[in-house]
Amino acid sequence: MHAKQYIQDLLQRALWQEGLEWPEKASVEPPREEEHGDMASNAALVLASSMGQKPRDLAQTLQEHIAGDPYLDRVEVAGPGFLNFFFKPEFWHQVLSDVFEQGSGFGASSAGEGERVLVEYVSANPTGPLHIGHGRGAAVGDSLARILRFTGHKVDTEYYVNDSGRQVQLLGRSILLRYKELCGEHADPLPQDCYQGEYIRDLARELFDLRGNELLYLDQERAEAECAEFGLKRILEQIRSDLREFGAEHAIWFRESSITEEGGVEGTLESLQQQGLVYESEGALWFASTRYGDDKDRVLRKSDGELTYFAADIAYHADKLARGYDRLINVWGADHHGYVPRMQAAVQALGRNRDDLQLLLVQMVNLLRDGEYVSMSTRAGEFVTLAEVCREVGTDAARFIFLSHKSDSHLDFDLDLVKKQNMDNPVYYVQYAHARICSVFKKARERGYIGEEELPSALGGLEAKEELDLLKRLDRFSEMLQGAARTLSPHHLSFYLRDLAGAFHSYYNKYPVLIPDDEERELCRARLTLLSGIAQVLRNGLSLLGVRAPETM
RNA sequence: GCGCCAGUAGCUCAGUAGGAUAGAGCAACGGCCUUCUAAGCCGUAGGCCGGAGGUUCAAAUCCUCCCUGGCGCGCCA
Repeated sequence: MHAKQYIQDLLQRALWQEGLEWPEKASVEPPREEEHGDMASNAALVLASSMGQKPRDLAQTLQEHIAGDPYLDRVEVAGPGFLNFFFKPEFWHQVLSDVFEQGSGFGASSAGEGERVLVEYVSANPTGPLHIGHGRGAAVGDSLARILRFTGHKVDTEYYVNDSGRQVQLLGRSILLRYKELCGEHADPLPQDCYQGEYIRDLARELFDLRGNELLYLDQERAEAECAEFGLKRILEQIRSDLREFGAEHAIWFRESSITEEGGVEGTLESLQQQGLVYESEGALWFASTRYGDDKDRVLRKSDGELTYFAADIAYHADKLARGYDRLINVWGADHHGYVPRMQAAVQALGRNRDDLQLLLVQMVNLLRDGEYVSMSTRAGEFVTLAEVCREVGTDAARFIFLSHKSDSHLDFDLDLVKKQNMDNPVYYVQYAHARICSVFKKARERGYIGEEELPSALGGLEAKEELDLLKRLDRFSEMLQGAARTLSPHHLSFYLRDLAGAFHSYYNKYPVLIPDDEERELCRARLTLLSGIAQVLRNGLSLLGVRAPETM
């Protein structure tokens, strides 16, 4: 059992003996200061004020109930009324048994209670290649999905493909114009609302190689449509392969057209209408989103008869909910934050709680090269693609950087920094820790300190402060993941791994593991056991970030 | 004008169920490789947690106001 749970149970029993309930606001946490023990609780502080008692007196009463626990070295009342718990080393040793029993499942939990969650992420318009900003969304969405799965949620991942509407039409028009250039027609500069990127020329060239100039003989609308279809297909293929390369694979690719073409939007509008949430004004159809806290009502159908993007989005989310998910998580670029209230209003209008849709907003990424910001705009065709960045710095490094920042703060992605192989670039630091351990094991087997296939199992002898500290870190792994899942914050995992790697590197430099002296064989095997446990947790953690754990570097 | 996010060491950032003396990396300075990977380790220095009030045993964390930066506020997608 993990330390925190153990103490919580202990305290709860002590409270019952006093006829008290565990207070909502009480906590059990590893304190910052070493002198405050392995775990500390403020339970007495929280309870005393409402009981008219002195916190320290109550703490002392609880302390007396707990005294004599076999795994505890001692319990102290401290400061204004904290209870500080000190474990015996044997308690920490059992963490390693758990690691070996559970292996790649160590750290997993059932905290999510099987909740069905759909994580939608990236969902970039298929009108151009993924750029670096999408990479951040991909890393966050993918890692979050993995963490949620690991913490007992039932997770699907989805990419919403905006394959209809005006932007696709513009894609077709852009390609067609470039295509006509290739056919020798006079080339005006592309209209401003067209996609200007070089990739449009590539698509036009490819189309020309396939079809010759036969598109010239189609009427404009038909030709644009064929260009759009072709471009969409190619770009989507590219997006899929970029994401696969990046280690983020969506289970479901949901096409907007599957809703718009099957009348899904109409159906959803009707159901809103039946609830009296829809009205006509100025020739347009409106959704009364202000009823659910939005700033103003939103148009569903414009006065020209066209449905808005928002209308399709409501239908899309209705579809998601109808598929049986308990909770929807959308990973969005923060520039869409203005869209959040109306979307949550929609979810409420669909008969669900506001929080059944959570929006994880990922702030923008500024790309830095040679100390200068690189400006980016999809439409103007100025951007650095995700694929280029991955080729330049490697997917492991890119993912780790993205996942080392909380998503609601801006991120300066410094290409020169990420290419460095030192602590500027923490991914190597963590990977290096894993490779080092693997290397020690290789040597240990060569020297016969341990059998070729044998997993170490010795647990005694690990009593140095640093050793116990490492064990405590392993003990916290599972709880940390639950926190990351609860707050939708994969970056907590990155920081945990960096700290764990740091503690290991430090230990490694101070204590020899492969001790030649035969009389120290047991200690050597105990330390190998510890290292093996650390390596397992590094592997488990890195795998949740979608980063490799190499055996050599 | 309104709204969202951010403001913590020189730089990049952690710190979200309010906890005890605010952390890490980089950069700076000084040390550690004939022994397990120096992509590493040890040490020194570095702070009015944007500002001002408030809530309480306790605030970087919660509330109010203000300052600065980014983003967003369409019958666009």
